[in-house]
Amino acid sequence: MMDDPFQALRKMFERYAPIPDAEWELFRPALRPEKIEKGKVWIEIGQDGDAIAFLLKGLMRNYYVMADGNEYTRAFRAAGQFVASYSSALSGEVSQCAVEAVEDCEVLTFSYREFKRGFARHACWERIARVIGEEMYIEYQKREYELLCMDALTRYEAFQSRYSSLHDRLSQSLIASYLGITPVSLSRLRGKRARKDF
Amino acid sequence: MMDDPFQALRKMFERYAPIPDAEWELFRPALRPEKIEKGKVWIEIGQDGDAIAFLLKGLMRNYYVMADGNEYTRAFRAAGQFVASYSSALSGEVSQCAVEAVEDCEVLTFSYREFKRGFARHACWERIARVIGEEMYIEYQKREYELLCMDALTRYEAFQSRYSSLHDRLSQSLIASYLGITPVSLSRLRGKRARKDF
DNA sequence: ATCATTTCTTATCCTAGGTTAACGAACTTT
DNA sequence: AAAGTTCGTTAACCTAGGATAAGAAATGAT
Repeated sequence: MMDDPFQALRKMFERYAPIPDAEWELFRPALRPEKIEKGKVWIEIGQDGDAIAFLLKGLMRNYYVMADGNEYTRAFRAAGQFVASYSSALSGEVSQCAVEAVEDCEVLTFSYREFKRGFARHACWERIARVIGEEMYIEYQKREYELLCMDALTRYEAFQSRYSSLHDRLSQSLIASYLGITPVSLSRLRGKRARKDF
Repeated sequence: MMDDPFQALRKMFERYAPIPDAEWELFRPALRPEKIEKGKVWIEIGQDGDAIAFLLKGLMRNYYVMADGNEYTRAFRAAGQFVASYSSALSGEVSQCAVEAVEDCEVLTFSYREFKRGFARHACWERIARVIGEEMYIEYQKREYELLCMDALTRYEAFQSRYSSLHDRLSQSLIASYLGITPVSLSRLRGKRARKDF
């Protein structure tokens, strides 16, 4: 039962506040298990971004697509984390960023509109939403710091420590798109550092 | 009474959830009016960042200081907004960023630790904290987008539309520190654009 | 008004990173 | 095994923006 996906999500939520069984039973039907295959764009730019996914397996990313086709990755998400166009879910506006599966994924999805209904019923839901929001804020503030204050090489090193377990699951062009540089440039950085290291 | 500072703050909070009078009376003693003079560092790097200020008058900024003395501004805040080292207040860790007064300021300060006590008493407080957190998240996500995807000139234009009213109250080196470039470089951008606009 | 201080501009030179292209290594597909 | 793919590397060249320094403009102090 430890690997019942519904239980995994409940456990995740309950890191922030206990959920009474009655409340859980009310929320549970809102959950939909889904498989998302590698390469599939789960949330498209300009579409509704109300859906939130809890990742059970696989790897996903949030990214922007520029007019010239260039992509910039906001974040990677692995099993045990939430995936969403969070700003879009919060604001109700269409999504500015896309979300796609980097590997074959299994997720549990639900609607944030649906989730918010709980706020009026029981305090646990608002508590959970608040703390998750705060954690996301802290995460993106670190990211903002990196982008504002660090050069590409330092950002790469920060990436390696933050996402150390993901490093080998990602292609260099994906890593480059996260760092805000080109794959060519990342390759150069790697070469430069390898030469320095000995 | 419209310009009673306490009322101004209450009104601000009540944009998110109504606060019963009894709750307000419990919270009010936590508020401390303060004057912060221009140039004064209100929150220092490495110090406790639990304090939150509601700006009644003046202008403040959040910023990072690099080892070489270089500064990068995260955000500017004007009257009617909250000022804090928000991540630090949320996490309880010491502040990574400094906060200073860009102009002479009048504020109403309170402790986030104190504020959080309300969560256990009445749902309005958690609602307020959640929505303010969400708004901050959305703001910083826009900022992250700008830093990740835009070049300096485009960021400058974005700055001008976002902070149009503040543009003339800020020195160029402060604006440059917000854009993540040097004052010299900003001057060059301005010159270049002026020549284009003729 | 004068001198001093800070702030902005402009010029020169330099470095990080973008662009393009050519090449090699590791896969698929047949 | 051969011929495409896709990816990472390397090199040549280019551009945005950093560093430094020297003027010009604005602001303040006496």
